[in-house]
Parts: sequence; C-alpha cells; structure tokens
Amino acid sequence: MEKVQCVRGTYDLYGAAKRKMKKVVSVGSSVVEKYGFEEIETPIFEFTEVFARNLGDTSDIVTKEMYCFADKGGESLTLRPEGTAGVVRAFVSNGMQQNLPVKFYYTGPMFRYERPQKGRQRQFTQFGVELLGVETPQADIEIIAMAYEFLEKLGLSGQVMVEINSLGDTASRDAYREKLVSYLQEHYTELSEDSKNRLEKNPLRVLDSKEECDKAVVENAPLYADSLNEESRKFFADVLHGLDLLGIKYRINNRLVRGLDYYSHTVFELTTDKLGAQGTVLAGGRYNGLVGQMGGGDVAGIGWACGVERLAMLLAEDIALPRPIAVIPVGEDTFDAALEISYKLRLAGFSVEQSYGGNMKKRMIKANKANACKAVIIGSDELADKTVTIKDLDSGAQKTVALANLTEELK
RNA sequence: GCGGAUGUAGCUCAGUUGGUUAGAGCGCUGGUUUGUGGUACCAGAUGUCGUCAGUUCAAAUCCGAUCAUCCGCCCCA
Repeated sequence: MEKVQCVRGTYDLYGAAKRKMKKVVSVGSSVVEKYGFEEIETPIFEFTEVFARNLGDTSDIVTKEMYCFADKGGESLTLRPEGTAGVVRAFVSNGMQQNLPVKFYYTGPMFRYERPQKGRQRQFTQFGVELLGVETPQADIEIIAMAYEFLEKLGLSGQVMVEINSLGDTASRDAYREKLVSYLQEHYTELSEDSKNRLEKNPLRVLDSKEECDKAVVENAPLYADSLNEESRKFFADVLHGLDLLGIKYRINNRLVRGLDYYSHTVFELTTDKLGAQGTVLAGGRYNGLVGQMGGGDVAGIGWACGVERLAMLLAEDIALPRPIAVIPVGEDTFDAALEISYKLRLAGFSVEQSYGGNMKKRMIKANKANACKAVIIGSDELADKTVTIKDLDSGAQKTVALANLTEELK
C-alpha cells in the first residue's frame, strides 16, 4: 500500500456524482424499456479478438487504447472498450438469430487507455442500446427518437444538438473512399502529418480533422452525399423524413464519419458545447455487416451508446434523496421501544433514520442533518401513556398521538 | 503519445522580494439550564504546504525529477 490513491483515470463515485449517474441510468432504462428493450449483461472482458477483429485494425481504440492482458491459461483477454462488440458476440454465441428482432440495452464500465481529461476517464460508464434484425429505416428513426426522448427526460434536450450523416452501403462507401483518396493525394503536400498518416490507414478520418490546413483541403473535398447510390440515398431520405415527422431537430453533418469500421448507412452524434473538447454525449449508427463478420449470418444492426459520466455532469441540480423520519428515544429506558418503532415503520414502507448514540439533543441534530421531515420522539412519559410525540421538523410544530395510530398519523 | 497550467486543513482558497509557532471561509467537534434540531453566540481540533532529491545559515516560496489533476491536440462516450 505505497500509494493511497486510485489508478490514473479512475474515480471513486459517491454522493452527488453517483446520484446523478444513477439517475441517468434509471431514466435511460425506463425510456428504452417502453420501446421494448430488455437489459443484457455481457462480461466485462472478452477474448481480445472480439474487439480487435471487429472495431477495425486502424481504429485508435484497437491500436492504442485497449487494456489487454494474458490470463493464467495464456489467453489474450481485453477489458471491453465499448459495448456493441460484446452484445453482438452474445447474440451470435447464443444463436439469437432465431427470434428477430432482438432489442437489448446495457450499462456498465468500459475501459480505454487514454490521457484523462474532464469528461474522459480510463474507466467510464456507458449506457447503450442495440437493435438487431431490422433493415428498414424505421429502426433508425426509432433508435434516434429514443435517444432524443432520453435526453429530453433528463432535461437536456435544449443543450444538445443532433448531428447525422449517412455513410451509405458498402458499395457507396467504397466508391466514396476511392474518390476521396484520389482527391487527397492531389493535395498531399498541404495535409498535416497526422492526415498524411490517416490517408494510408483510414482516409475518411481526414474529414473531421481539426487542423487548419486539413480543414482548408477538406473544404473542397468531394461530398459524401454525391457518392451515395440510389438505394443509400433513399434510405437516408426516409430516415430524415421520419425525424421530421416526429419533430426531432437535427443537423446534417457531411463530415461526420465515426471512428469504428463497422458503421454503414446512418451515423449520428448528440453533442453539447458545455463539456469542452469532450462534447459528444451520445453516439451511434447502423452496423449491418458486424453480425456477419462474427459468423452470425446476414443480420442488420443499429444502436447507440452514451457516456453516463458526461450526461451526469450536465445535470445541474443535485438529486434529492427521500426525506426520512427520525426516531428519537429520549433516554435509555426507551431504547427498546424506539428500536421496535423504527422496525415497524420500515416494514410499513417508511424510510427511517435512528441515530446510533448520544443524548436527545445530539439525536435531534443528527435528524436535522439527515434532512428528516419528521421526528418521532419517545420518552418515559410517552412510554407510560402508549403514545409518541411527532414533531414536524420544518414547522417545529409537535403533537402527541397514540402509538397505535402512528403509521396513520405519519402518512 | 504531444504542448501548456496547477498541486497549501474534509471542501474552496490566501500566503507579500525565500526569514520565527502556515492562515481565512465553509464544514467538523464541544458548549450556551442534562426532554427538542434548523438561526445566533462562545470555544476547539485538523496540515508529512502532492512526493523525492537539490541550492541556501534558512524553502510552502528557488532548481530538478516524479506522481496527480485541469486545459488544448490526437481520439472518443
């Protein structure tokens, strides 16, 4: 125990921050359950190939951010850096193709070896959804609507922007890639070092570079939309039509490409300007080829994931805990009675705080700190009369009631 | 992985050009007739000045390294 601190990029979560995270997850669950999504829990680590093969060899996550380790049997395992690959793996492992569509949501810790910043941690929590087996735009619309409703229920829709783009089907994507690469090669000398590199590995990523020199080149680059074939174009138009119909405001962002290889057609991000450089709060897209890549056959998929910590940071107000009732014995002769009363009130559904020591005054102070709404006071007088004194801690008013009527009186 | 800033009580911070026992507010503990809290008043406790190694008669203050946090880049949730 040399260092009494947690590992870089990890945090102890408690108090207000934890309460907010809990709220994000509970609001999320209740929203997506209305759409018929059921919770799934997959392991926190998987065989390394599950991520390495499916997220894309050139993605940053795979090349530099995964927590990989060899277990005692010599297997290479990886702490999950994201949720989709694991859920899709579970889908394939369990032969769920038999009963489509499949709708899952999940929440839990993810791990990426990155430089920590505000809104970026090495262990962080995601809440995400996956809808498998639906090829029509209706799925895209529903999935985005669900994300939108989620943020609205959190009271954040006003500070979040929906950005959307289409990467088209594989044919469109390949066609565009070819056009883009030849364009970028003509301007090779004007590109930043990073982008020269990207040109080799993942040319689409040059599009959202923040380097000024790259932006200038990208300004006149061929538009993705122009490379979409008829089918892809129709698909995207249908998705946008649905969003319009539901009154969901969005902005088409031609530069939005997303980091992982498995996306096709619709990709989207919900962003805020309140978190500095980590503005993306929820992101997702369609991944029609992923199930097939894992040997699960031709099954379409779409989903999104949000950063629970990031959303929690946007929640302005602290989450109020339910106010308990404080049970206060005046002296030792009423300790037993107080114990019984506390237990009975809890059985009746009340949240009860009974402090663990001190005289009556101390206990009153504790009751106040616990934000109790009422105090149930029992002293020798009350004990003899089979009554208790109820004090309203907001108004200070108190009254004596029969012990037998206590539950009724507190309602 | 790269660039910049910061690091003093539980929290937010002050600490002058290096110079005796390092401060404030909030919080915490105790008290102001021992059957009554929240307000007020009184008293009190708390710091290896991030860590380690240097310069100096003397370092919270200067130099270096290291760790951590924050901001930006990369990238992402």
